[in-house]
Amino acid sequence: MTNFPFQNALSREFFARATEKVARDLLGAVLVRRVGDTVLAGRIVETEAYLAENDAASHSFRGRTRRNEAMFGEAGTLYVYRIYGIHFCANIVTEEAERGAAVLLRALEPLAGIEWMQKQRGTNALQALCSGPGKLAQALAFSPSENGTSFLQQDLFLLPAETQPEVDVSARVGISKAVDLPLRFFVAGNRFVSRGKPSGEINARIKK
DNA sequence: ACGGGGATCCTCT
DNA sequence: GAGGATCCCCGTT
Repeated sequence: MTNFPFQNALSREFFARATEKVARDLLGAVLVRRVGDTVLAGRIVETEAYLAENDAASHSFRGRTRRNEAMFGEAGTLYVYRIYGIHFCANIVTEEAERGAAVLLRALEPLAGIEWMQKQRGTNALQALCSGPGKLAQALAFSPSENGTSFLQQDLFLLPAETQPEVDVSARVGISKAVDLPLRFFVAGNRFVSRGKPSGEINARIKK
């Protein structure tokens, strides 16, 4: 089992940048979470940016409410919300506090704590563990009780990408507004990326 | 492979 | 009272 040293963790400055950049740079980073004695880890392969301005699909678009409160916190804050009455989704807050911007974590390649994730998910199929935001939240047991906590602590942090993967861009999935913004980022050709269908037509590959 | 529908509930209008 | 930043199952190609 690999070691996941907290002293190498991404710091607040990493998250306190333009949301699109954070979303893109998070690809390849390793999410580490400790639940009791169990270490869970996965490599981020898919993200979406939700902006502070001019983004009608963002929860912050109509201002601060009780639900989206955490989205206006410090960079590196965990924002969890319930979706479709059934699932939860986990985000990392970006930019300066009070801005209302975040990156939705959409898919991971499982690296550690796989048996624990399998139990959480009720399936053994590696590809089905974290290949979508609801699945990811269930596999890692993200729930509203963690809403507002931080990705800058020993029980929950990120390790930088060892190499920058080739990145594809598309419209975001499952939205009905701002469908033409190219704000979904994923590792080209990676099999742990979700099967979600982008809500708009835009598609591109980022040049190195 | 792809597509439609059901599950289920909290927040905001 | 409507409508989601979704998932899974079952149907049809």
